[in-house]
Amino acid sequence: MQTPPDNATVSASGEQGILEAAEILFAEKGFDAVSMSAIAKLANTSKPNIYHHFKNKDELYLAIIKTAVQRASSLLDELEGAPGTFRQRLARFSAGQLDNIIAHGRSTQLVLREALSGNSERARETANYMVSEVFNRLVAMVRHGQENGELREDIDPTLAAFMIESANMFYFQTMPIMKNIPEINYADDAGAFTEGVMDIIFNGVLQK
Amino acid sequence: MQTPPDNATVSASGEQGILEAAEILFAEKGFDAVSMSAIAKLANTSKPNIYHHFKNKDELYLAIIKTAVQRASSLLDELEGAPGTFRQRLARFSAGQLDNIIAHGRSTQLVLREALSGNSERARETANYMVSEVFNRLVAMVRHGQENGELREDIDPTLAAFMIESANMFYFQTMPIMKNIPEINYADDAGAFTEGVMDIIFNGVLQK
DNA sequence: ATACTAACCGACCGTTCGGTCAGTTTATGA
DNA sequence: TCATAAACTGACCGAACGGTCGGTTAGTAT
Repeated sequence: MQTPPDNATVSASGEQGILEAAEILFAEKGFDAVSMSAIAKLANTSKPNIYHHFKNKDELYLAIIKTAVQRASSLLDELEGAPGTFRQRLARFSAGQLDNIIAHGRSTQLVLREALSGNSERARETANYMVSEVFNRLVAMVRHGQENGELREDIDPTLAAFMIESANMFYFQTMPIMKNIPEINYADDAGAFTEGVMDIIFNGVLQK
Repeated sequence: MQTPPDNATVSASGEQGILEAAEILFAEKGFDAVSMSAIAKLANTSKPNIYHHFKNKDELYLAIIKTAVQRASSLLDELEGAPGTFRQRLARFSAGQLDNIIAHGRSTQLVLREALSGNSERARETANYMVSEVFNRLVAMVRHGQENGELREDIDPTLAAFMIESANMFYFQTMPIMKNIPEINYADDAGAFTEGVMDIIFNGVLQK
């Protein structure tokens, strides 16, 4: 893998620099396609020094995943406590989560790839935890709206929550593809996307 | 990677056996984590014989992706020509596509991973083509319903199509995770899932 | 200055990687 | 039956892998 380092660079030094470099490379190419030498090079250090800070490649990978999950988790706490009507809160939670995963695109891609990879016991549990946590909070919000009588009684709250999360996650995953489809005009505007999604979720597409 | 072969076995022999084995392993572990020796072992042949049939590892990988995309593409043709009302046809297209990607889970995972990987020029264009094709057909159907006056004029047809495809794709991606969440009772029932999704897409979740 | 430790490195290890070579077996068709 | 080509193989190649070795530097407390 003699691919040129990247457009990205590492600012910090020491252990933090290693973590940064590893996050960049793992997110970009995946676990197996990244060598410890490549990480050392991008971090401006030596391979043995990485092993001074981390037991092995798996542990370095796990450290990055855990950091990403924790950050996402604490940001969800903030979002959930917001005020407003039920509909506003649900829409803002969805929009905030989407902004968050886009802003931290590298770690999101890392966690998502691990959660959805279908194999490797490496860090799947940790990654699954994040996906499930977003999902559970969405379900709770939808269920709450249902109890308040704002939502139809005959819909499955987990299904509505699933549709919101799937829209957000698939939006994030397909952003590079969407930008090549000219008729899509929300590829660069996550706010407009969420607004449209919530409109359809709330009101449906049928003519009244 | 001395992981035991798998529960899967290869039935065919010769070139077809190599393709089968490679598809199994690539889908399970991804390109970089699969060695040519492992493929040879699972295909009950030798490594040089793989190179007799395929120029190199990349070409073998590309051959599998192309086969998968072609099969999916021809199945979409069938689905699109179905009769019925607009709503029936849209629901059946969505359900059929979901059944299809679940039935061919291995190749779907392969194509999806390639399309969403965010790197590697290996086969991304081919994989993107499949994602875009499903999307374009959905957009055309939604737009048709809009022209017939069955759908609201103020919704973006690409957005409705995106939500349907995202629900299907994310359903496929998260099936293993969903089975661990007890409150989800459509994890094993793609038909019920599609029905619920289309209900929400058409009618929304709000109390009338 | 001394002693101790964390941070760091060049050189190297055994193993496996993608890929090749020189040759053998198997099927085909005249 | 015999030539020809396709299918197939064991042994091997240089390169790169994850990881370790012995040793050096830099900071810090006494």
